[in-house]
Amino acid sequence: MAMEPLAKGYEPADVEQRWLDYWTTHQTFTPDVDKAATHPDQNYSIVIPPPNVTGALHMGHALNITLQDIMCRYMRQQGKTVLWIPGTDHAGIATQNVVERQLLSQGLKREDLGREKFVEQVWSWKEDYGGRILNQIHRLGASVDWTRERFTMDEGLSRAVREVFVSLYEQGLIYRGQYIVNWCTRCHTALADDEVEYAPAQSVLYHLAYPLEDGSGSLTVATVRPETILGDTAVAVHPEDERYQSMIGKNVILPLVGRRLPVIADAYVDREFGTGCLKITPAHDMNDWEIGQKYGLEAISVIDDLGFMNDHAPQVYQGLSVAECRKRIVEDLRACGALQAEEPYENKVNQCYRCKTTIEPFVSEQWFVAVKPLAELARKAVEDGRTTIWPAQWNKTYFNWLDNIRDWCISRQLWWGHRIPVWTCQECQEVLVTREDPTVCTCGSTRLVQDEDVLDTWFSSALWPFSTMGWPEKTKELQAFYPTSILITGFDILFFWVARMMMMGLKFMDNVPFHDVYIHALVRDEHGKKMSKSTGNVIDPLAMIDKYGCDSLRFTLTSFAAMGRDIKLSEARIEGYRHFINKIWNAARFALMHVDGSEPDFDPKVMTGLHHKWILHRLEILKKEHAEELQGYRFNEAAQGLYTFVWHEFCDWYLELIKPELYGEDDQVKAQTKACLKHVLSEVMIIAHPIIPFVTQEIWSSIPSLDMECLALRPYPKACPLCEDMQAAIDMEFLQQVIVSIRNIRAELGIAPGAQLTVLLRADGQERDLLLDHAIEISTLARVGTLRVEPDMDIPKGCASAVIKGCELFIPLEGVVDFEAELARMDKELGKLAKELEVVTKKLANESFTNKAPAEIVAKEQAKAQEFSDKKQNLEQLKAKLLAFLG
RNA sequence: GGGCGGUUAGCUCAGCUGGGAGAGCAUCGGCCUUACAAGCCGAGGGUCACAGGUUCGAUCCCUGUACCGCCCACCA
Repeated sequence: MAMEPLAKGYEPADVEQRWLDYWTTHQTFTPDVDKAATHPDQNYSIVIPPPNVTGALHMGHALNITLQDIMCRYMRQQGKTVLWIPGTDHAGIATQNVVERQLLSQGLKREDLGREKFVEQVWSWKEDYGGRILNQIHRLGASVDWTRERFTMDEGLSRAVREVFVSLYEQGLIYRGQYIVNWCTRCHTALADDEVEYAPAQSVLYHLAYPLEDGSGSLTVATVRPETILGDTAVAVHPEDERYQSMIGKNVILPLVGRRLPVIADAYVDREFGTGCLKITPAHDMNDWEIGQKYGLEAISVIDDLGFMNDHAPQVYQGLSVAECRKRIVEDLRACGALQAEEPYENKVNQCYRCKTTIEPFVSEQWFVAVKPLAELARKAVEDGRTTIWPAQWNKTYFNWLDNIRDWCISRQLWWGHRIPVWTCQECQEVLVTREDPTVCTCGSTRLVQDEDVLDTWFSSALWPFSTMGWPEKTKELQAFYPTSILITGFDILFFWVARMMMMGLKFMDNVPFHDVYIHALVRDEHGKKMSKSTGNVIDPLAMIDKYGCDSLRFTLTSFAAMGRDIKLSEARIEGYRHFINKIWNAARFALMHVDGSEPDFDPKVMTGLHHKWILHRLEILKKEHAEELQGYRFNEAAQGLYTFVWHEFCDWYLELIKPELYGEDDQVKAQTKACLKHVLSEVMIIAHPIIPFVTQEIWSSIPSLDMECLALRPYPKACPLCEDMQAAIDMEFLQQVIVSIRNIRAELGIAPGAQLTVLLRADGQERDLLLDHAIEISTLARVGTLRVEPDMDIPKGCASAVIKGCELFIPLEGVVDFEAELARMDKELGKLAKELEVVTKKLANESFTNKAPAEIVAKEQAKAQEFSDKKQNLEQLKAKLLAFLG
């Protein structure tokens, strides 16, 4: 791209679009897989957590994508061949809902279309709108390989799903069974345990008396769901509960129905709760189901799949909704005297995580994965460190979940998804589970009917790390890039997704799906509340990009991405970091006003100026630390380190220090300065690029005579041992102290900003040389008119003064200022010194400290004590002189 | 009920293996100094929640308490 002078302010919109197009047309982020296959240890790979195809980009995605992009871009700089695969998830229920709503607006239901037409309709919806979220991810600058976009219902991925299902079935790890499942009466499907949410609810706890069959009294049970008594098949008490000993083994009569129910004893019953007496309804309660299994109780379903009372309920209740029935039953129980008490009661009600409809436990035929053996693999891999979870605090949660895992219900009564590859012969009832669709049964019949259900969406996403690379084929991609390097995701899908990928990866690839798992924070609003549409506190990442630029958003998210802590985000923060992006822009603009391509190549050996040595030294440290921080996923520290270097070292000091040279007459000095400036600017652009790719690339392409147009492909700067210079750091700090002291006196004493001061510096030896060498810089940065540096001098009467280690500083004040202010300033300084000296002296007086602490620490404290006490003495003398002068 | 995390400046938070409390924003004072007023220079502000313990030394490690948040769980 053509080099033009940089615009006055950074205008992100145009810049971003230009580079996004560039990366796309050049396929910058498409790796050479053939090359990669030859050296797998030089590769780096990530699979994107596939967003729902119905999704719209939110801040969680923005954070997630930004962090992944930082790692991918950084690893490219480290010379790795990087593959980052993008894609979307077909999101069974969510997508079906969207299309059903669309149909509904035309007055149609999916049943009106029939399955085949409906699924066609969903596909067509996906073609039209399914790319939206990927376009949004694209705008974030994600350096994914767009030539490898995947979708969980792609042909290839569907093949993987089929292979896994059949294989697990053949190994007896997938089975079909009657089971009580979480049933959403609205979505009309079973849900996995973790797809159920709990919401607090104001309920009523009803106490109901069940008379004993022998007339010897009654048992009182407590329930919030009186309509389910119609399905009761037992009453349970605690085996050691004295109150009910005599009743165990007897029968009670179910009110309104008249069924005989056995009184059983089981330790599951909590004696403290309610009456200590529990009605057992195996068909409509998870726990009751287990007790029912244990005691061989009948499970009588009285509620149907739509949430209405079915024909197992007494005639009068049939066809009523659960809510209506509850009302009727309560009335009837009250009428017959069985209702003994009602009390308000706060409990939790189970809801569908998609539509918030109350979940009905429902007995039906479902498909399950026996996950115990898989869970063990998944546990072990983290235990022995084949996969590392960052931060480690999630290990416990992960283990705990795997240890208590129950079989995974994978069938869903939906139309959109991977259809279960199971056929039943209508002739001989043979069940066929095959890799290719069967046309004929072993008995010769062709009357084969496929299972109506589809698989849980998470079944296919569990295969994502290898299905996206072409499994079950043995592809070059798998060879080069599996296991992936890291998975970056939010903790909300640790169970849904991460744990299941671990299981499937270990089972089918015989290797972990990723070496590292980085669990990042949740992005909340500025008050710490979850962002949600209904609360109206959502900050739209795309709106922020439009307003402040993508780099501002990315840098903000990165700055707050401290491990294991939620991010409270507000627009003001993004706006704030835009200032930083603009600062970089302007610094570059300044630099490029002088760097014109005529300067010599940078050579650390010929750099002589202290400020050059210093900034090069700081740059070395930045390079090293920045790399370490990214390797350790300490994104916030990486961002902060960059911020401090660019703003407070490069801009505040270095650029100011080189101005006299740049505006000066010495062409040779000027040339070296430009060379160094260009070098530092270039390396900083590279280092910053993974976090803020756009502004850095734009600046990069304006730097004259660089070796590569595309910054994203430029390697990370090599370490420059020659540039490390501790002495320069120490000397520079000294100079900074001198300058700051002068500025401080100016400000505190209210000296006119325009006034050109006279400053006397008393220093000797090294310090004196240093000061003399940099007289111009000091004068410029502190606005000094006359600067004198001498080993000894008569201290003028009536001056402001400061004591720095190695130097005393005097500013004659005659006619300039009131001396009260100066005295106050000195007192403040003396107070500070006294306090610090006291702390150190006390420490050194403590024998156990001097004896036990490491010698190095003690020496440090001694040096401090010396320094403080010297300074204090010095300053006290100066104060005395000033007082004497004032009379 | 179990588990996890948090409590540091007015606000939002850093502080990685224990050794003189930091940043950004906000506040106050002064500056249009030719890269940047989206800026520059300077200043004020903290019993590091509380109580114990370990240590020469604790914001940091251990125990307990309080409050806040999250996750998991079968109290009808």
